Amino acid sequence: MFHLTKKLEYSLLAFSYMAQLLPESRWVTAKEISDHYQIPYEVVARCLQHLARAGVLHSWIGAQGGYRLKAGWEKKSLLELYEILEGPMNLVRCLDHDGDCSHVARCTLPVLMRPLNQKLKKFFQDLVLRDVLNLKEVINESKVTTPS
Amino acid sequence: MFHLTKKLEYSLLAFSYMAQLLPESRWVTAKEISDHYQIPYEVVARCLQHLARAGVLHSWIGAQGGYRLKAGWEKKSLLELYEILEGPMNLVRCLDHDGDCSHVARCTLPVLMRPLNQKLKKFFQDLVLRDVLNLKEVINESKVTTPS
DNA sequence: AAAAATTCCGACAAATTTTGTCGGGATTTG
DNA sequence: CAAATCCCGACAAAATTTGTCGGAATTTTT
Ligand code: FES
Ligand code: FES
Repeated sequence: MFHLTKKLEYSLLAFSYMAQLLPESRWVTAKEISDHYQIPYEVVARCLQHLARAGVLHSWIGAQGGYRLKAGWEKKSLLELYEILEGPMNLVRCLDHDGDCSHVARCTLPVLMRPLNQKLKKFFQDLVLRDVLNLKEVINESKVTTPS
Repeated sequence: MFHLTKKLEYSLLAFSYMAQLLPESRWVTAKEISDHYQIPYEVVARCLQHLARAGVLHSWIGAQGGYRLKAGWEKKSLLELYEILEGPMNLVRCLDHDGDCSHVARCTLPVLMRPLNQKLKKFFQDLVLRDVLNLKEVINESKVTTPS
């Protein structure tokens, strides 16, 4: 129940990797990350795609393309990453949009869990990448240009 | 990744149920709880057994036997319940005793996650049943006696 | 003493979720 | 045009969670 999913693990590694070579400010491919950490290409690739679509990364299609961190990335919280990669964070499904919780009989959990769920989300909202990745200061990434 | 497991859900319901009829101070059977919430008997029964073994509940074998809350139960934290039912709470497996994490290649997650994991545990340690179940005050359960 | 009610326990089966793979399409570079 | 790369969804495999079963032990009731 509390293990990070691979999506989150791989994404964090990707952020860590890109943050380390930040001054370089170049486009990093999914392949490069997958090779470096020996993790499955397709999986990490999809994570990066989602993160790009959600606006946390820049992406550039084509040869010499890849991904790079987008300004403000270091202030993104684990809650945001989680919801990008996994959907809404909820302790019980009935708090979800589609409350498909089965044992509705006399279940008091939704009402009991709502405040708790709020606290949990707050907890992860306060954990931002800068702190999680333990970065001293974030070098300002240069303006995004075309690869060549 | 953040959905409560059924074990936790059923256990919380069981606590909730037993707390509600606290002044009665009688032995509650697994069957009674399973019937009341329409949840699978064997599953909730096993949870109660674990909780009893861990010292959160009293149990009494035999006809008219069952379970009852043990003094101090309301101060038990979600962390304690989690670890009784599911084992150690860890964001990544390598923080576990048997660090069987596969992608050890250059994975920086264990070192990054250790402080975070501590915070998470603290978070759940501070959530005790009294608060989670939203109890005003806990009626002192009477001394445990034999069923008859 | 036998029967009934109940906790206790582990092995297994089924269901669900997570993780990984594949086949292709679109865009850019050279 | 070919190569590199992002993009996307459908599917397969693996892992985990959830539920079921068959019993054994203990106590109460008849
Ligand atoms: S947890 Fe959703 S109805 Fe019980
Ligand atoms: S998370 Fe354990 S080695 Fe990467």
